[in-house]
Amino acid sequence: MQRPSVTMKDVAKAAKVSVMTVSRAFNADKSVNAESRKKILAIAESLGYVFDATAANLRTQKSGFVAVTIPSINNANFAATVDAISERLAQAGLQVLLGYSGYAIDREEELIVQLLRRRPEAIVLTGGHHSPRARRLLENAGIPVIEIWELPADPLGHVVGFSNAQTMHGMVDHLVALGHKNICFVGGEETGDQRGMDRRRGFIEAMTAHGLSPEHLFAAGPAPVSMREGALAMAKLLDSFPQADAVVCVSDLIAFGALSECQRRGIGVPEDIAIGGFGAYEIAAVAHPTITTIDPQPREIGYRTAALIIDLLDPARDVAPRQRVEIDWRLLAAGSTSRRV
Amino acid sequence: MQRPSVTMKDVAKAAKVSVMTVSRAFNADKSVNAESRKKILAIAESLGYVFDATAANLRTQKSGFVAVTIPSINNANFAATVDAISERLAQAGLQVLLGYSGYAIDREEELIVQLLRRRPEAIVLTGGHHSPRARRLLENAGIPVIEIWELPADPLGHVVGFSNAQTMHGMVDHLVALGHKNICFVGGEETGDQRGMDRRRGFIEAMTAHGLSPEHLFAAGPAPVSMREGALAMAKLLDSFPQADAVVCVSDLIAFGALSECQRRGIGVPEDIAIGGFGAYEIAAVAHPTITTIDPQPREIGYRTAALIIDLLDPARDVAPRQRVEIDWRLLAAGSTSRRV
DNA sequence: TTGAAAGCGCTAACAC
DNA sequence: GTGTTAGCGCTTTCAA
Repeated sequence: MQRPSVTMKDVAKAAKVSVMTVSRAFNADKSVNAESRKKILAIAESLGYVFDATAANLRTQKSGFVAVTIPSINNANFAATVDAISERLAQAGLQVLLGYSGYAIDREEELIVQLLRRRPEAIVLTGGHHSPRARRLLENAGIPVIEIWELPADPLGHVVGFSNAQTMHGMVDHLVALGHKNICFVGGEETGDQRGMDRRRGFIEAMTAHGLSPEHLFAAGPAPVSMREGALAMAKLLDSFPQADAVVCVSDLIAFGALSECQRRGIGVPEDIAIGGFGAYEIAAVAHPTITTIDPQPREIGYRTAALIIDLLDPARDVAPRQRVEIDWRLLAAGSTSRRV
Repeated sequence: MQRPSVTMKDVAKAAKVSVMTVSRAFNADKSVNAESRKKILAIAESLGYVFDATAANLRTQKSGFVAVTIPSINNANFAATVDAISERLAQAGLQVLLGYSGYAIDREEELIVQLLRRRPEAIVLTGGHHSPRARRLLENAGIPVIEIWELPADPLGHVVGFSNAQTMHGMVDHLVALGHKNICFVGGEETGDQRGMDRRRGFIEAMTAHGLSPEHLFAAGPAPVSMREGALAMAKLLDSFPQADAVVCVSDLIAFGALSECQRRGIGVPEDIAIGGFGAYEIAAVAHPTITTIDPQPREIGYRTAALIIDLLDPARDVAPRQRVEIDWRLLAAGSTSRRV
C-alpha cells in the first residue's frame, strides 16, 4: 500500500536500455527505434509505471496546466465555458486547473496565488475586476492572461467576451418595440457579480435612451442568485409596483422564479406582464411559456479562449499582445414576451 | 514578457540569507526567526517571487493534489459534491484536480492515466464501474482510492455513497401508498450512466415487490439527459400507455420536462398523473406543482469524502482500509404526487 | 537559529 | 539510434 514508486530508471533497467531511451519512448520521439519503443512501453505497463509529470515539468519548465477561475462551479454557463476550454485544450495536451473565486475579489486573489504556484502556462479569469495585488501578480507572471465573459475597460492582457451592458439594450429594445413602458429590472445590485451589475447598468442606459423611467430596480440578494430569489423578488415587485408591464431579469433562473410567482398569483405571462431573462439556460426553452433570453454563447467563449491559448503558446506563431475577441450574443425571443395588441 | 523566473535563490541573495532560510520562511517553519521571516516574505513579494510548488512537490514527493473524476461538469449535483470536496480540502492545503469522464468508461481510463501522472495524493472516482486497465492502475497507484455516488459491489478501496436502487424503492413505496398502480419509469437505459441504470433496476425490483408490472420503461436517450429529453419521453409515454397514473423519472430535469409536456397537453399533475424525480434539484422546489424527489445529499457526499481523505493522509491516524460510508438519502414528498381520493 | 551538500525524476545538450 | 552528464527549484539531512 506504500508508494511503489516505479521510476524510469526501473523501466530502463528492465528493458536494458538507458533512462534517456525510456524518456524518448514516452515522449514519442521519432529518433527512438519503433520496435524498442513498443517494447519499452510494454515493459513499463507491466511494471505498473506511470510517467511522472511533476519531474518532467520541473526540468522542461512547462507544467502542461492552464489555470481557469470561475465564480462558481454551480452555474451551467460557466460550466459550459470550462467544458469547452477543457475539451479543446486536451487536444493540445494541456490540462485545466480549475478554481472557484466565490464571487469575492479577495478569494480570487488567494486563488490566483495558489494557481500561479503550480506554474500554469496561461491563466484564464472570469471577469475583469481584480484586487491590486492580483493584478500585480498576473502582470509579473510572464504568462498569457485572458479575461473572459466581459469586455473590461482596462484589460490585463487578452480578452474573450462580450458587453453584458449591451445585451440589455437588446432586451429593452425588444420590449419597447412590443409596446412595453413600465419595465422593471430584477437583480444585479452591488453583490460582487460584476456581470450582473453591468447588465443592470445596461438596462438603465437603455431605458434612459428610450425616454423611459429606469428606476424600477429590484434586488434579488447577493450572488449567486437563483430561482427562489427570483420568486421572492417578483413578489416584492408585484406588491410595490403593480403597474409593471415587463420585467427584465439578470438571469433565466431569476426569470423562471419570477414566472412561477406570476403563475402562483394567476397573473398571465405574457398577457399581463412580460418577462425577459439572460443566459439561454435550458429552463428558458422548456418553461411554459418559453422565456425570452439572451444567448451569450458560453461554449463559443470557451472554444475561442482555448484556441487563443494554443496560438499564444505556439512559439512558431507570433500573436499580437492584447487580443480582443468579441463574442456575438443573440436575443432569443420566446413566449414570455409576445406582441401587445 | 518572458518568464522572469525569480527563484528562491534570488530572494535569498536579496535578503542576504541562504536559500534554506527562505524555504523555511515560506513553509512557516518555527525554527526561523519571526522577524527574519517577515523580512524575507516582504522581499519576496517585492521581487514578485511566487513559490514554485512543482519543485517542492518533486523533492517532497507530495503533490498537494487530490484527483477527482465526474461524468460531466454540467450537472448541479456533481458540481455540488466537487464544490464541497474542494472547500473542505482547501482547509487542509490540498487542491482538487478535476477531470470529466463524459459517462464513458474508455474516456475515464484515459483521464485516470492523465491524473495519475500528476501524482495526486488520493483519487476520487464518481461511480464504481471502470475498465480493467483503470482498475489495475488504481490498485497500483499506492494512494487512497475513493468511489462515490454509488455503493459498488466490488469496490477498489473506500466508498462514500448510497444505493441508487434503494432510493427508487422509497419512491415506488410512496406512490403505491398513494394508490398508484400503473407506474412508469423514464430514463436509465443502457447509456453509460451506471447510477441511472441502478435506479431503473431499483424501480423494477420495487414494482415487482409490490406485485405490480414493472414493464413500462421509457428511454430518454444517452446520458446526459435533461429537460428536453424528459418532455419527448413523456410524449411517447402518454401516447403509448395512456392508462399511466404515475411516472418515476431518473432525474428531476427529466421530471420537469415530463411535467411541462403534461401541462402542454392539459393533463393535470398530480390529478391525472403523478410525477416523481431524483436529485432534489432546485427546479423541483420551484416548479408548479413542486416535484416529489429524492435528496441524495451531494454536498454531504463531498464533505464526507474530503474528511475521509484528510484522515487517510494523516500519518498519525490509522484508518482501516476499505471504509464504507453510507450517505442517507431522503424522499421529499411534494405537490406532483398528492394523495388519491 | 542558520547554512552546505545532496538529490527528488525527469530531459536538454552534447557525445558516440 | 542510443548513452552520458548536468541540472530544473526546491527540501532533507546533517553540521555549526
